[in-house]
Amino acid sequence: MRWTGRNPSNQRRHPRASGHRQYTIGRLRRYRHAGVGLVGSRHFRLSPPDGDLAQSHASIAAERISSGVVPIRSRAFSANCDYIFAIVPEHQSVEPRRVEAGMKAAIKDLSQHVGKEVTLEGWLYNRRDSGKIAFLVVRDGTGLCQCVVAKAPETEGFFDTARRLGQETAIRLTGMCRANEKQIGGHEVDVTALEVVGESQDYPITPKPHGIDFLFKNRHLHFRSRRQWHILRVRATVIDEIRSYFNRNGYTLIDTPIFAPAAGEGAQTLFEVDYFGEPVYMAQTGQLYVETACMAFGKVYCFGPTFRAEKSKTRRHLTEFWMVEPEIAYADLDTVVAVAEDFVHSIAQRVLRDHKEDLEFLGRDLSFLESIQKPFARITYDEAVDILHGDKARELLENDLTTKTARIEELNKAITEKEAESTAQGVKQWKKDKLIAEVAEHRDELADLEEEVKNIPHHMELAKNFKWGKDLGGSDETIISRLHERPCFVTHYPRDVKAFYMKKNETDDRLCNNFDLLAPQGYGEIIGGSQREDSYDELMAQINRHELDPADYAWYTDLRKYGSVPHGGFGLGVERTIAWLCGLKHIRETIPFPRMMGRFYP
RNA sequence: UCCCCGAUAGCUCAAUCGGUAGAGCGAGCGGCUGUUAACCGCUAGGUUGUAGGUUCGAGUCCUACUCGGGGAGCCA
Repeated sequence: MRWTGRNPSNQRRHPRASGHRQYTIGRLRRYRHAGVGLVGSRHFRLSPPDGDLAQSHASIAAERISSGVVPIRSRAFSANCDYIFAIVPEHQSVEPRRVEAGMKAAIKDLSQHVGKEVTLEGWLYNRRDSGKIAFLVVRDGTGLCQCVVAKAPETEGFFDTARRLGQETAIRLTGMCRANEKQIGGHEVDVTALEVVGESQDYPITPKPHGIDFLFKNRHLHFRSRRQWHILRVRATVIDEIRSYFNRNGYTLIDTPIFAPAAGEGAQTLFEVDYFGEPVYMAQTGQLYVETACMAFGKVYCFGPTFRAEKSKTRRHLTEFWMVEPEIAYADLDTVVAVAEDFVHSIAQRVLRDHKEDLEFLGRDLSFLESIQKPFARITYDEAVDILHGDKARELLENDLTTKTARIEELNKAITEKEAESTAQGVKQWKKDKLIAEVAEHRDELADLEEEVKNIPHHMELAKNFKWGKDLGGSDETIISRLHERPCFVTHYPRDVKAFYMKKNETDDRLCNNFDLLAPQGYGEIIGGSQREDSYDELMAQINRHELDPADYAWYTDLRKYGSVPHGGFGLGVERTIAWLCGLKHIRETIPFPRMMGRFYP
């Protein structure tokens, strides 16, 4: 049986008859016809097929290849430049040492295993190899660890496999754990046994830059990446703190329906669903329902996804997002504001306590988060209007214009210089890559800045011409929040721009007892809340004024007939809160599978 | 609903005035025993979003559409 190499020169490098070694056939889907395969790292073609044995081997190879059984373990021997190639059934092949000796360890716990043998189960995050040493960066869901496979007698069974593993291959490995400050996670494992649990080829998300469209089309894989992993860990903690805050403070969880018969506040932004021939709506809020429950349990909260059909394509919007809504009986506006303040403070403290490393990875300034202390700022709507009309708002925007324009010039200069440098002769490739990456970053920043600078005059106009009685717009909120170091409550908005259920102010009936909480640094509104109208007559008047059908709200107005009490609550947007705490530019990174206008895959 | 920007190799992007579509990464092959988005050499990879138009000639100009990004309004 005679096998010839694809390239004659390769033949000479093939092992001699004196020794034999194990090879793995890989990349088989590209070689689905008989007699062609990849042995070790070389292509081989049967030429010509001679003898029954060869035929049989070739057909076994073809069958294995076409049935996609990978990897096929095989042995090759050489004799006088003829290659005798034998397919060894997989169960008879020389297996690497079984991975079972070491103690199973999570990467985050490796500090407890220094000097001991451990077994890691995870996925290959990245690989670098030299001729006789391979570095496998392994990800196990708890952290990253570089594992070293050196070419040595004890690694002979899997060294070649190790240095060819595709990104995200599922692997189980055993080795000695060492402390190594230089490495990611502070540890390193010298591999003595390695097992491929699940193959991975052509993983789409490489360790190079990708566009957001591509990444979110691959969202199901995307959150294996470090940045997303860090963010979603913070999300899990934020959600845990939300639940435990209310649970430890005497609130009862009440789940509210997602199919709702009528609008909470207005029908224009709801998703309509065909419910056995009747139109129902995806819940925009659970508030009206938790109001009923707070009359039964005193302090309650609901927590779940909520849906808005707003046709907004901005970095602050999702069509499906999570909101927590506490509701408290025997509470006025001040009480509710105090709860919101304590609640947000406790979320921030918890994240700061448990996620320093995640926040540092995300580049979040910890001192900023440490400064989120009580009391938060409190202003009224009237004061907000004065701020918008005042010198401070104007100066803020003028300063923005100056500093941002300066930064744009700086970036343009840097881009020109770096482009020139990267195309100059004699520049090393890695240096070029670095420069090109920096230029791309500058361009992103530049595009953002140009958009912002373009909008500044418009925002100045909006602020200057802001009329009492309007709701605060996005840019107005940004101005107010940026003029405060801490989160800022804005209370007592004009009733006419707010929802029908908000409590009329006792001393000025143009106002209602409501509040928004604006996160600093321009992150905008993360909470909206209010004291609720508890007077039956007043509520009915509001329902009529908003041209709502009283029949739809009969169950809700009943509350004001049977033992009505002052009460109130608020809704906190989970994703906006996470974006703020993590310092993210876009809300879509804060949820595992974002739903946005025009995007619902995967 | 309105305004601005974009769509070129699997990915990120080039392509001068309208004149033969390129690079890096990824993939495949070879080399390299301490790499850190490793590196070095070679190979393959294209209906330039779709449809039409102008032109001797269109990635480039024009029209419409589709999809994506950002913003306004609206909102958490």
